[in-house]
Amino acid sequence: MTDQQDIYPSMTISTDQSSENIAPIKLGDRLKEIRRGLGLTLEEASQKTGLARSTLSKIENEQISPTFQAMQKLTNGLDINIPQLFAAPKKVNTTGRRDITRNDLGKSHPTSTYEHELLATQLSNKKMMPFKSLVRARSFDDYSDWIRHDGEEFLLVLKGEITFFSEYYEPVNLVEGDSVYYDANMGHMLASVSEEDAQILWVTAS
Amino acid sequence: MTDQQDIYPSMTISTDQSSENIAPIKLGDRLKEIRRGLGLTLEEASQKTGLARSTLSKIENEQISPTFQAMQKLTNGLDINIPQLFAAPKKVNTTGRRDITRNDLGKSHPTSTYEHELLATQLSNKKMMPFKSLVRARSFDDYSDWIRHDGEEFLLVLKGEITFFSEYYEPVNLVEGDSVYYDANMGHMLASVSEEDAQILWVTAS
DNA sequence: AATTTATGTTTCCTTTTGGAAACTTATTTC
DNA sequence: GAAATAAGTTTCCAAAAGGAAACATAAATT
Repeated sequence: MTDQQDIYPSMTISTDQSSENIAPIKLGDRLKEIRRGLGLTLEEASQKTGLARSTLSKIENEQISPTFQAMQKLTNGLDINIPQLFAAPKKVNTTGRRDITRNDLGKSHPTSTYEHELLATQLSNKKMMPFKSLVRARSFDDYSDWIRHDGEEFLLVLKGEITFFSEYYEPVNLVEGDSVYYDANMGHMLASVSEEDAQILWVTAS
Repeated sequence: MTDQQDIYPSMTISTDQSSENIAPIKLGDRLKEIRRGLGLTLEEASQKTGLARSTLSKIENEQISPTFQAMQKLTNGLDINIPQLFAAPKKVNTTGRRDITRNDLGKSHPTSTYEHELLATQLSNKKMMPFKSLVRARSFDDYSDWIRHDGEEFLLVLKGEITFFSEYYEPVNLVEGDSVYYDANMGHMLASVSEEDAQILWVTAS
């Protein structure tokens, strides 16, 4: 680790009640809901989608698991988009979630070049993933190739100095307080150019 | 302002070329892409998902149309969400966007309690909104009421000490390096409790 | 280069889906 | 309330999906 030390006892208050991912997505119910919402009978839905009345019935009653093909007919015919179909029933989250991570007490993932510290580990299904990372001095990334992934990334230098490389642009030096926001599917890479380890904060969203 | 000063000429390179396309979802290609991206072989993916190697191969080569059940195994096993699977054909974004904001050169929005500095002002249609804010000493927010809005928020204390108030939880003191992640539709509020101004970084996403 | 090992594809067969029609249950209409 | 009609379910079978193992191809190893 680097410097600043304000270690408190680990503390993590969190309330996660999104009953999420493991949630077996009641596709049938959801579909019925949508069809009904559109005021359609099975027969009408059948005509719009090209799927047999019986098939629709079976899907709604969870008797069969529709193929991707069938689902495309569904979404096209009823003019709904897929995320909508799979979207959780829109719970209104009455009591909000919160997760505090004390300095240096996140979940650590060291590599030869970095020491990533994942913050806010207690909440799942987050829109953002915050990290605090130490970039080892004079390191030049594992340098296999550009890092490239979905989503967008925001990066702020907390301490030290780094060089930020990215496709299509010239490398740029960033010092304490500087920040970058970029599309993460654009190849990117970091290096600590100074003699000391750099510390950065970064947040990804996809 | 507070302290740290490393002012460079303002610099902002950016290229925005988001072209929302409505394309015919090549599920197979998309899946292969994802699997490869995770560095998995068919065998490994098979173990993770519980689907036979042969089945995966056929799906990737568009020889069969997976059932919803199969797709759930896929998304659970590979830890991807469904919209992601169906996400548009992954245009390879040849020129990605990037926006650098030098220390203290963001767009400033002062209020009686805060001094907000919006970072990454050059990109529109961002998933995240990053801010750096100065919280004035002993200020107690404009205190009209809870702040409450859509989305999620991540906050990290850069300097000083603040108290973070939120509905359903006890107030908590945060010092340099501490961070919170919370649902922003849960009422929340900040105060700088120490004698000096505090500086925080926060990022919102909705 | 030949052998071994790993990765991906195809075949063959069982299980499941999807559709037509028969059937049951609700809703109108007379 | 009975008859007629509409809406939804179940049956039956053809067609398609899913899995085990054989097969083919690519990557390592010797």
